[in-house]
Amino acid sequence: MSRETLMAVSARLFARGGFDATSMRDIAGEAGMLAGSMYYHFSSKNDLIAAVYEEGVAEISAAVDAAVAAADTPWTRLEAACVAHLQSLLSDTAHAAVMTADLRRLDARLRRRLIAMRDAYERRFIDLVTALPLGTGTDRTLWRLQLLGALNWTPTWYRPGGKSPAAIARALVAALR
Amino acid sequence: MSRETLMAVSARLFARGGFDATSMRDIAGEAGMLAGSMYYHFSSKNDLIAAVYEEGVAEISAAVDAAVAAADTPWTRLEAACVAHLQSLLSDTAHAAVMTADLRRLDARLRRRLIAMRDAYERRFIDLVTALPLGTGTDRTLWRLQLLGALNWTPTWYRPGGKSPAAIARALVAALR
DNA sequence: TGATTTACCAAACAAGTGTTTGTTTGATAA
DNA sequence: TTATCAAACAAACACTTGTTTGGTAAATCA
Repeated sequence: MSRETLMAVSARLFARGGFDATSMRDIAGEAGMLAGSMYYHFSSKNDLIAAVYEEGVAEISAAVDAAVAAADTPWTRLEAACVAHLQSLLSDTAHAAVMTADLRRLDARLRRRLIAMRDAYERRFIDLVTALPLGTGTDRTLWRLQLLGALNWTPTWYRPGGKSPAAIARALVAALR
Repeated sequence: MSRETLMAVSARLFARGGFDATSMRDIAGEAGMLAGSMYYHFSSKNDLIAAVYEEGVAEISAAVDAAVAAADTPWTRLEAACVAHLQSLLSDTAHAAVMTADLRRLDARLRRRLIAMRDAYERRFIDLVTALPLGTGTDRTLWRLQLLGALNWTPTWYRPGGKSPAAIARALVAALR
């Protein structure tokens, strides 16, 4: 069982139940080993969390950057970013699904580290929103928080079978246009 | 220490850290008693959670109903509802703040019960959105989920000092108009 | 007055947590 | 064959969790 496989299992369980509620024994059981054996690959649970989260941020960043690069107007760039963002969040094979997990219970050092990663990622959206031709009275910070909030909330109600993640993301952007 | 005071303390701690991360000892300590003593007032932690959540739903329902009754056009009614909704969610004295807590880790029976309460509350927004004159192509279900998602996500970034919860709610509605 | 109820404490319980330790296994290379 | 290494197991560690039990002062009621 490789380190990468362990991280993939962890990402799925973390995304489903949060960090605190997912025990090392849960992960190990799913991966076919005992809890203690994981400490050969990761020096602590916090270490595992950080590794998974970092991989998630890297994944979603790459997906969004590629999508943005392929579009050529401010609105289509934002739309492409949102589609890539939501597809990553709702995929259950992607590590990025952990990014909607609750960070409050993590110890302060780790939490700050993860928040810094997330902020660095979300900075992309500041730029994308800045480039939009919005009404002069618009609070662009709030507008961006509204868009990301609606996107990040979708994992709580999304169920496969209806509109695709891409269609949802496009509709959310369109409604704010 | 009354049952009501205990519920108020619980609501604050549940809203800050979630149900799982808030222990009976945390609550008891804040209330000035020992963990075991709480079992005089509540037969189990799940019982306490259900009581707090129910009170929260009742509170926010009353606040929204009163706000809606005082407005007289579809858009102002929706706006009033969102203002009341967000004020309840962001108040740290209201029990309603627990409504954004994560329900996934609760046992199935309790989770279903809380979800049923929340659904009954949110049904108000189905009616409010139905009454709006939206473009014919608009998916009203998704439109409502977008609005509620943006509202329910605010507790993750809101900090007192900037725009008021009421102003935020009005801006979120305005951006979707 | 005496009996009962209210509201709590003190201490324990079993189960589950992350983590550490010593040991074993199978493969690989000298 | 010998030596080394990666990767795991088995069992314990100290600690936290929700919960239970038995007791006890103060208030209330008969």
